[in-house]
Amino acid sequence: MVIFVFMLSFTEENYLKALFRLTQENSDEEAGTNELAANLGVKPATATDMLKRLKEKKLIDYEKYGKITLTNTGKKSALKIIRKHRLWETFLYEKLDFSWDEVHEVAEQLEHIQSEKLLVQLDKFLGFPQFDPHGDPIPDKNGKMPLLKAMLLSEVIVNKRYKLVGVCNHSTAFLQFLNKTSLTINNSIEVKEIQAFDKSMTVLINNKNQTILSNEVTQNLLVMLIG
Amino acid sequence: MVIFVFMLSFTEENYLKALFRLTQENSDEEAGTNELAANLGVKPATATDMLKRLKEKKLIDYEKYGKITLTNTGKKSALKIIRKHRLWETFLYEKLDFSWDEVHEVAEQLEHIQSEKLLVQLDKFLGFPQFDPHGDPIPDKNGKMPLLKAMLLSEVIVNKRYKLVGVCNHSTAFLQFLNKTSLTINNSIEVKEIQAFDKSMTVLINNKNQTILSNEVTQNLLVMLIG
DNA sequence: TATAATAGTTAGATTAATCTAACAAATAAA
DNA sequence: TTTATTTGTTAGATTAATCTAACTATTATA
Ligand SMILES: [Mn+2]
Ligand SMILES: [Mn+2]
Ligand SMILES: [Mn+2]
Ligand SMILES: [Mn+2]
Repeated sequence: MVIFVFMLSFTEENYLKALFRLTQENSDEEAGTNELAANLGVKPATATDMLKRLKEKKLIDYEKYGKITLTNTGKKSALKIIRKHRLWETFLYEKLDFSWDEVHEVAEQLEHIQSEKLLVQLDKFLGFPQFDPHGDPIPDKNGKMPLLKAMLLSEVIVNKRYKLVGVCNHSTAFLQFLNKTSLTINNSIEVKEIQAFDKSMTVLINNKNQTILSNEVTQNLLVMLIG
Repeated sequence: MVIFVFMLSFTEENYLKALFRLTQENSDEEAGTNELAANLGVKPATATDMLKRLKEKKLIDYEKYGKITLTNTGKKSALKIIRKHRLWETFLYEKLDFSWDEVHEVAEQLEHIQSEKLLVQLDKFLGFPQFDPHGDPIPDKNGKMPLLKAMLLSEVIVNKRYKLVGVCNHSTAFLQFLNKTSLTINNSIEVKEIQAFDKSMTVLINNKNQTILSNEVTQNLLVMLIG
């Protein structure tokens, strides 16, 4: 007879994941009920109910009308789900020829599969990847995130070569635009010119395609110097 | 805006799968409420409720107090779930070094992932397999099952070489026993002697290991002549 | 500080999936 | 053909996850 000491529902996992993201973003490590609800596409009343359950399970610290923080257990659980999500995205991208704008939706489902062995073996099968197809860090089995020392394309200087290592915006529209522009991960980018008035950049991609990128775009691209 | 014409819940899918198995076994293509409930580990009352919903969705034909049959739509849905289940089992076995007694539990979860592209690409990645790690046929995209012309080991004659192509019993205990005996798929089996009184067989496995198998065991092994 | 705006909670209802207990229909046995 | 057994349904309750509408607490602003 197997005893499920700590079995989270699909929904609980999604709340934890959202809370992890929000508490990271807010940097004060706190999140509010309304932003949580908005993030998950539910009404605040619904979120309040769930917060009570997550508190009961000691996954969050939270008092009525107060801010929400994750406990250590909560953080660990969230990181595990993120780990699974990003490993699955990597699998779909590397092994099943998905494009980087297609992987997220399916990974949202796959991240909830419960199997320790699956997680371990998938990681091994993929060669212990450190970053997913969007350049996001994959937490290791202990929840530790690898550090990517990259900068925004919008911050770099002219006439050096960089490679694209990540994106800040994960929307399908943005990713598909990048596909069309040959701006996919690991491709090289050389900044030829920067317009002073709108910060748009003339760039050479992979030594082949020259194009102009708006600041809106360059602010969402993470690059590293080549050399 | 995506319109979900026909979205089945996790639970509905499991009922369909169970109904498919039962209606196949019963060969009169019919199933009863109680056996369905027993099969799914729920109470008959629960099954009755679900039957009403499946009928509403035109997945089954069923009248109060009558027998249950799957409609064509119902059969197609069931076959698709079985296809996914067996492809995932094959993936776990072939790519992630799961043993054949470990794959089923995880495939029970993976079979519910919704993604046409995932299904197509997984099939391609695995090389369009026709049989899963237990020797069970994998329905193709149209729901057609490949035919395996095999016989039971209990029915074969002495001094010919066979290979193991499938098992009739999928229990963990049985599969783990076979592992220990080197009786895994595609291994060769030569019948050296058959005891008349209990039909037990002395067999040589892979030209290496000689052992005795009870009729209980040989009745659950599917083999094909090598030659 | 009084008031308006924002943020969060509670109460009450709904839906899917499950249960138990009681009942009804169909089938088998005497 | 009664009666007993098996099979299946109904009614009423429960739990998780959601909603709307109404309420309360906190924070900002005039
Ligand atoms: Mn993602
Ligand atoms: Mn990602
Ligand atoms: Mn299976
Ligand atoms: Mn199988």
